[in-house]
Amino acid sequence: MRSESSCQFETERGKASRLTETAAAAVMPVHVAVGGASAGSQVPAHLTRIPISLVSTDTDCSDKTVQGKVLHKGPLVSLEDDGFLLKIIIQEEEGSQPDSISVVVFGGVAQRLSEAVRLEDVVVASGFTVGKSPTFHKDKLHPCNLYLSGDAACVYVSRPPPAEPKTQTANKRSSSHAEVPTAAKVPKYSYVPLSELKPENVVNVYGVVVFFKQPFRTRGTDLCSSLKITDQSNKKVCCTIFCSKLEDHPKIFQVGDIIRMHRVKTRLYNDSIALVNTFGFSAVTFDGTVGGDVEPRTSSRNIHFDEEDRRVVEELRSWAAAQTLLPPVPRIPLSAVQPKVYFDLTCQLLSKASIDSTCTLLRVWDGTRCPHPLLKVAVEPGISEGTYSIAKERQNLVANVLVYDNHVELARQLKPGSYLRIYNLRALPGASKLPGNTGNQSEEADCVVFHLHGGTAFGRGIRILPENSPNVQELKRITGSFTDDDFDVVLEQDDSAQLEIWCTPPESPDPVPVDCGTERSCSHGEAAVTLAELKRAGPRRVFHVRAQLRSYEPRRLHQALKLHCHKCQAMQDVPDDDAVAAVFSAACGETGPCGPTWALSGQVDVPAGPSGPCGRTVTVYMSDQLMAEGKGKDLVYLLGVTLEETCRLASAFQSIVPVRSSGGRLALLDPPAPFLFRGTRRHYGCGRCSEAQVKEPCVEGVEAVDERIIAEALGVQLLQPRLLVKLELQDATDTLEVFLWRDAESFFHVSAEDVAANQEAQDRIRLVMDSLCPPGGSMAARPWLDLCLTAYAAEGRTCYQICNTVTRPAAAPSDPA
DNA sequence: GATTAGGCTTCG
Repeated sequence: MRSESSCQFETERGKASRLTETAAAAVMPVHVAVGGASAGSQVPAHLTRIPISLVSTDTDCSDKTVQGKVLHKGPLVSLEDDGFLLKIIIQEEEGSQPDSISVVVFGGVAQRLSEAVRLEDVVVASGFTVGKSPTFHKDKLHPCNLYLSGDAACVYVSRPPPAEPKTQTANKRSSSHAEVPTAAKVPKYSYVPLSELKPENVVNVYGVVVFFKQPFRTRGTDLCSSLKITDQSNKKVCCTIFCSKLEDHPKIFQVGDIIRMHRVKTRLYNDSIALVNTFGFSAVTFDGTVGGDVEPRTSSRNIHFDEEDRRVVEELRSWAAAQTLLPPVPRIPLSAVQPKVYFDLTCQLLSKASIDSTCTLLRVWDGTRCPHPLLKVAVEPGISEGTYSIAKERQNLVANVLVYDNHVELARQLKPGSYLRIYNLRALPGASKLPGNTGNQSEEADCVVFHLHGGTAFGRGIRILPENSPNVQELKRITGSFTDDDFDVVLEQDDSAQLEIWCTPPESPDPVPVDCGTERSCSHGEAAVTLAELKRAGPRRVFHVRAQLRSYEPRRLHQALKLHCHKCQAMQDVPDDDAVAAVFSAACGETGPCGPTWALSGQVDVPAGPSGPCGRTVTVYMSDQLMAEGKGKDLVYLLGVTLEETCRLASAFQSIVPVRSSGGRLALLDPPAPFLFRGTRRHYGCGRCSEAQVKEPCVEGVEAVDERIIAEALGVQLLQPRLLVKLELQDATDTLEVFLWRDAESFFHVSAEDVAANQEAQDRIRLVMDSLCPPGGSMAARPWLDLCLTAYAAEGRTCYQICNTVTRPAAAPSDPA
């Protein structure tokens, strides 16, 4: 059965690996035939097939097979014992309910099947066992699962030949499937009238679209299509489709389109039946025009569509045409636009430009002339994609569409030249609200500009129309009547020579003087580049940019303070008080007898605090040498103190090293406790690089006993406080993530040590950030920043940090010094 | 086998 000729892999990769595949097939019980050979033809003759509907835990599985088309393929899961698991769902094409079942495959078969099988393949499984489906109560798929593991497990895979492009008529379908015995019988899909839907069923339905939203991004992982359909039963049903891929969503262009959906689940929501897609979901749509071609719109390569379907579509078309259920289609040309109306515009995209992160400008036309002057939105040539020149008297053919918020993501992907339908576009009169348009108000007062507001209400959105759609054909006919003299479209290139209608964008740095929040202090001769240019530039060390601050992290600015080890370059957060207090508490119990020979011990009273115990006495050690010099209080070692007590005693001594007793000797507290307290400042050691031991510091000839001398004496690698802020920059062309690190202190005019010790210094950082990025303020309110960026490689990618840049007095609070 | 949204205009 496993002949060379049955393994006809058609892809290049397949050809290259044919030998390996064939060799693998000899040991792995997964058999693949591509290009029309049926799975059944490979199966040994002694095996008999049973329908999926008859599979139960009582089934005698020996010498039995189950066959079905792959509706779903899960990920290959690695199991703890080095094995693999793969779950697929197969559907029997001509079966009665329940006709689908989950097949769970283990081991090497799972691994190989995962490589070999694709959606829509037909598989035959043998050597399985039957178990209860743990998810049947939820998915209603089948009460049982099939399990394949061990030597007996075997899967035969066959792949239908690639679908013919474009129309797949019933005739073509049956001929291409003729070799596959199981598919030669016409698959029967039954469609439930919308009035007969009952909750919690998986069904197939037909309907006329009466409302729809183009797929929009959800908060979850998918895009969501929302639609409402109706049929001759006059029942209206809401449908929600979740798919991660845009192409899997129904291709709905307008109200009145006909939709067919397979495998949608009925649910009760707000006392009405609603539909949601479920495993194996597919949708096909048709234009709703009576008498028009019945051309299925789908990205699925393999659909069932026959004369019966054609009849259903035509019946729905005629029925809908006789109803008044469809709202008047608000699709009007530019020539019919009135200010303030919402409408759908079918147009061609000529060029586009990103205005800021929440707004993209689309320049479009539909070949008709708007009766109102069309507002010219200012854009500099460098940021526009696709440009054109146009005779002055024809300028009223080009409409400026400002696309906001959630629609920007899709607008970014649009290519000039493509045909679009923009849904729920609004014509807005006047231009006074547009940023940067400082022109003659009276001249602009009569102007019209188009807004696609944020959100998806009323189906607001954009759809790319296929070239063969009737609306696009019509559009091409109109726009094609213009000669090059009238309208010279130059796509996908930038031509700054054709500048007469372009001017400066509101957020473009160059000609508009705006207050700048920072200045560079470097002597590089670099010219400023846009963020897009920076990203395109090859490896370079230094860039100068002009940008605004879009956002930053951490928002809680005290978290910008880090502890950095010079030796191992490790960086850590400043430990929080709870963690530190816990180490102190644990050390309080370790106060056994110990007496370093170089120190005198004594007792000290802890001053009363707001909450702590009053009048407690703790042991203190002082260096002989320091005492001899009259500097005994400059450095003390405190045994068995809490964090709170240490803080209270910090005003009595210059330096405090908290200690514990360990095996008759003094020892430092473990990280994350600071090893040293000096006034309000705490000093920490690197856990990795320190070899701490409690010793007497050598202070001969030393003027002041500071943290460095103490750290050195104790074998502690001192952690330095540093500031680290991540900023997201933005200009008209792009955004860029940069760090403030090396030069953060000069940028903020503050030292990290001060930030660690006092509130005033922390407030200064807050003030600077608030001036660069005012809370609640719009981008327009934010100052432009002149920045010097240096590029460096980290973790295999290029990172950027702000260097040689300081905030200007306008942005920074005045320096009291 | 989770979650998403659950129509219902607008900051610009």
